[in-house]
Order: sequence, then C-alpha cells, then structure tokens
Amino acid sequence: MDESIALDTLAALAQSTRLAVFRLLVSHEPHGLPAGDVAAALDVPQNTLSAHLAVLARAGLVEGERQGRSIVYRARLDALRALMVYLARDCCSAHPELCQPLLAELACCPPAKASR
Amino acid sequence: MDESIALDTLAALAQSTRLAVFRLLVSHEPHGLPAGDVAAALDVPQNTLSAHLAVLARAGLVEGERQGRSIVYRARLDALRALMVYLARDCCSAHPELCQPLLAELACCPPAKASR
DNA sequence: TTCAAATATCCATGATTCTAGAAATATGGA
DNA sequence: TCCATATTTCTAGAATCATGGATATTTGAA
Repeated sequence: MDESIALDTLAALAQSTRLAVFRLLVSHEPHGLPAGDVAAALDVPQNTLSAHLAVLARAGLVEGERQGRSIVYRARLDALRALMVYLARDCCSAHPELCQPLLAELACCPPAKASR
Repeated sequence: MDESIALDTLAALAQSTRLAVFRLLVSHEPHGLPAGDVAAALDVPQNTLSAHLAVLARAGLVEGERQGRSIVYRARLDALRALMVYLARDCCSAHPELCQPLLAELACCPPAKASR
C-alpha cells in the first residue's frame, strides 16, 4: 500500500456514515448486503448512501457486484488489513519494541470476549 | 476508544501533511521534536503546521510540552494502537478467523526487515 | 415493449477544511 | 524593562465534502 491509497482509505473511514456502512458490511460477511438494505438499515437516503458507497469503493474498502436488480456490496477486509499494516510499519520500523504491546492487545481477538 | 474519538483520529491521519508529521514524530521517539523543527523538516509554514499539530493533538495522536522557548511534540503511540484495536475489533468480533492473517502480517515487525 | 424496482449520476446548497498572512502571546536573555 | 525567538491565535479566501432532490440508467417481469 502506498501513501496515497492509505490517505484515501483513512479519509473514507473518517466519516461517521461511512464507518457505519463499513461496519455493517463487515458484520454481513461473507454474504454482503444490497445497497438499498444498507440505506434502510442506516436510515440514510438512497442517493446519499450511494455516494458514500462510491467513496468506500474507490478506496478499495468495499466492492459491489450486480445481482439481479440489486448491487450487493461486500467489505474488503484485505484493505483494512493493509491499512493497519501500513500504519504499524511506521511505528514498528522505528521502534520494533513498540509492536509487542500492540500485538498483545490485538491478540485479544481470537479469544473474542464479546464487545459492545 | 469510542466512535467519535476514532473518527477524530482517522480524520487527523487522513491528510498528507499531518500523516507526515506523525510519521516524523514517531521516528523521533522518545525525544520528540520542537514545532519549528517539524515545520522546517517538512517545509511547511510555521502557522500552517501549528494548525495541523493542533488537530493531531486534539485527536490525542501527539502531545506537546513546553521546553524553554520551544514546544516539543511527541507522538502518542498509544493512540495509534487504540485506533488499530478499535478497527480490528470490528472485523474480529464478527469473524475471529480474519484476525489470524492480520496478526501474521503484523508479526513481521519484530524480525524487522528494514523498510524504506 | 412497457412498467416498476434498484441504483447511480447530476446538480445546487450549506458546511467544513486547508492554507497562510498578520497579529498576539509566552519565554528567556541582555 | 526591552528585545528576539518560538509558537499560537485570528482571519479570510479557496477548495473540498456532505447532503438530498430530480433525473438517468440498468434490470427483470408482465
């Protein structure tokens, strides 16, 4: 991942509706959700949501596939992972020891104590 | 970390000058760097840079401490780590298995094959 | 071919952000 | 006290972004 993609990805997530869209799509992996269902679930006008989906898609965070009349969107977790690796590299390359607590904290995921 | 802080943190990093500032300060941990030095290093007018530092500070990504005439800024890696945990939780809570490749990729840090 | 459903595009408006000049504030030294 | 240094705050113009109404496009069904 190069810097300009990282910036696009960060900007795409730095907006509350879009972050909610991405979260919703992640929770619907791997099936995805039609654009209309996303709009309904988040109570956002369909054209506004379409614009947000376009931003997320341009950043590579989601991907839409036509399926009949609908366009089913899915989260691209690879893109999120790539962003985190990019950010982590900045700190780790300068201070590898700082990665340890980071990894330890992330390692809480597999046990997965329910969140929220 | 709650959502509004996560949004502030993402927005703070989603701007090329600010991302460069943060990166620069990370590379100068744990000593930090005076605001003026940051402005000079990145060739940005000092008041413009001051505004960017303020955004980063409001998001908790940097912290300034007066030291004589200068104000020395330091990166707050805790904030970056908190953001990554927040983002990872979204994907991992729904799909713990997706954390494994993420952790594997991040685990490249300790060996630390030099990057850039 | 005609119609309804699903989504995207066009467009205008209001809000926010980025930028940098000018002025203000804080600090240390003479 | 006076001055130079370091930084922030004030301010305004330009650019970008978010929003949603109206319209266009694509698709499937009758």
